Amino acid sequence: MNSPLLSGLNPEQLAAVTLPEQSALILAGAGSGKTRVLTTRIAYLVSTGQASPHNILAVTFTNKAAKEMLVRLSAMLPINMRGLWIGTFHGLCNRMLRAHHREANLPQTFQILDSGDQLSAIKRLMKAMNVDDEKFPPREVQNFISSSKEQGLRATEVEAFDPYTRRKAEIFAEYDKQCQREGVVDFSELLLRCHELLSRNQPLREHYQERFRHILVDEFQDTNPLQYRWLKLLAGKENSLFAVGDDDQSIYAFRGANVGNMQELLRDFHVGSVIKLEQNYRSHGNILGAANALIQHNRNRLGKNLWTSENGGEPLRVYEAGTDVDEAAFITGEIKQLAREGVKLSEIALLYRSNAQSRALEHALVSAGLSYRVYGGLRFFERQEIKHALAYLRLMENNGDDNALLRIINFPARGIGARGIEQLQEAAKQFNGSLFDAAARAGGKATAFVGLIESLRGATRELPLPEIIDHVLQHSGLIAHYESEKSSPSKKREAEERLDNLNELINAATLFVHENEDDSLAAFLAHASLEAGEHQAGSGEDALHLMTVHAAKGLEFHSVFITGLEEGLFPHQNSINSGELDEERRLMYVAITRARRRLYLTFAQSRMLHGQVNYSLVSSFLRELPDELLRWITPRLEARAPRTFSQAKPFSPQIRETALPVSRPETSSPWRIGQSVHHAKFGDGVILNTEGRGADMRVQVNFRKAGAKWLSLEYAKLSPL
DNA sequence: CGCACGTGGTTTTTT
DNA sequence: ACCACGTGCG
Repeated sequence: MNSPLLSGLNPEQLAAVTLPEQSALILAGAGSGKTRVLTTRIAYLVSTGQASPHNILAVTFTNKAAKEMLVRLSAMLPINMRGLWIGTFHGLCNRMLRAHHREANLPQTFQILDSGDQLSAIKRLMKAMNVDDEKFPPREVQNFISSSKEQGLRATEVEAFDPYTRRKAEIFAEYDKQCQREGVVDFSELLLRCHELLSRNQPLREHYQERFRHILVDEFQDTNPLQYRWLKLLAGKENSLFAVGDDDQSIYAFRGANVGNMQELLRDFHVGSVIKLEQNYRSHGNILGAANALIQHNRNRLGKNLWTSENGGEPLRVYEAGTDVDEAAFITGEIKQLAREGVKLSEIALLYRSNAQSRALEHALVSAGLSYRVYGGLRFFERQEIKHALAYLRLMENNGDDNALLRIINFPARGIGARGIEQLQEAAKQFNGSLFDAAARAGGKATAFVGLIESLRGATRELPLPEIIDHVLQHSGLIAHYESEKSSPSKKREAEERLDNLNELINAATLFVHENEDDSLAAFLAHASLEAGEHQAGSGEDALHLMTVHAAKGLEFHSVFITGLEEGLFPHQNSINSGELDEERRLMYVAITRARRRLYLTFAQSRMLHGQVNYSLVSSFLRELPDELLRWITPRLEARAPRTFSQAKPFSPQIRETALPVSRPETSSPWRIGQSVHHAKFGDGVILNTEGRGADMRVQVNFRKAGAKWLSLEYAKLSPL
């Protein structure tokens, strides 16, 4: 076959795209054309007549990825893609559950709880059950419930051998009852419920098995056990599962993803051969060389080595800063230079391990007048005012949604306080009904609130979606509430922003109506729960990208700065403590492979963290990169703050300056905070703290391997580096 | 009922 | 340093 569809594919990509109808695992390295292979495979199946769009199910990790695939597909194929199911696991399960809500024992209007909703539902339940939230932190209970479900376990199936776990299982059971009563499902429930539906209902299962002869899965390394079981169920014995993934980019094990699914797939689906996509089209040889050298320190890899036809390239630039502030200053300087050389700001990314690190960077960028955009952080549909507006809509749609009612029954304030709410809860318990029903019978302010919801529902019954929302915003009192807050000088800005966001909600609804066939309120509410991200205003502007390494997966940039490369930060201390360095290293691997042309690696000797100055050693990951690929940019002496302690020098013991002016007398001793030291038994470390003087002096040292220790200078054999 | 102040807790994140 | 949450007061 010689179609333009297949031209330009390399032999491995071609093999993957044109595989006969059988299950397959495609091991696709970073930048190896993974998305292209997936979309071309679908286009190939359809255009050769092997399958109609109706026979295809494509699963992605994020909504964004699903959207992108759909866009690419419609560019490749002139035919209508209706009938093709593409989406995230959660989106697809939601779709099935809506279609078969009766069989799944759910109300047609069931609502989806996001993590925040879930947490408040758990808190509310625990209060009703009189559970001590000191002994059972709600967050931990939430985790317990979610991760149990993600393993495919119901409350009765959880292994609970100790009283503590047994109690959590009881809460779990009650929580599920509460959700059922209120007609809501949480994220993992979508998957579990859908899995149970398919496994219990044979005709339904066979219907979908006959339909989806081709199942394609992206980011397969990130699937959890329940998702894998769901895929297995749908695939049955006949269908082919085309899984694409990269074990080296598995960075979500911490929330239940199981890389082992890749091995299981090979066994369960009798996959004969794994196709490896190892040619990288993104980065030059030095960047790739560094990535390969790093990841080789990991055990238990499926084995894969990225290569590129473009050898060489410039070396990776390494910068050691005195402080996080210096680090940020260096970065802004380089960005300005890059911009002068014609690199667009939007082609530059600043990556960090944890969100807290963005602050120092942002500060420097603002002073430098560089526009930037922070990804992650608070999402549109998670903003307080949006959640409030949605709660009105949800309650109109489903009176049983106690979560929604509690959020808005007194917002804006209408004189229904904690006391009144308690009474409602008692009444509801009495006759085993919803808070809404209780409020309807209570009389007074509560009943007036019920009247408000009823009248909102009545007035908007025939309206198109954006007008429903507009009406609700106006008549719920939300708009008036924020308008009145504008008169308070301290809240003016905040209120204006919230009003803007509420307006943006109407825009989002308008967009939704244009993009979706099902433009009902119920569909929009599901969309709001399932697609919490993405919706960002002002994306047209040329701006830098700031994000965590996790958020950068799947993206690429001309230039990338990996910042905060310090032991304890990246790799993060928790992963060092728990011995989970491999996942952390994969994270670093993901970070490195985001860069096309230029890569900066920066770290600081001291950093302000949680209001305290921290001193750390350079990240061990930096030491794992081959020397010859790096170019150290030693900071100029005069540019450094007096409290800077070391002269940058790679790898070999660092030379300290003692001649720098110091402000306090005791810091002239070699045992100062921030000083790097060597100990015969514990190895290298940094002084965190000191105590006493002279012969009695004790110092606290943070050792790379052994962690923090107090040592007496009289006995410990410590030498400055 | 609503506001002011105090306390605790801060890896990563999508759905 | 900063934010979210909870308690106690006016």
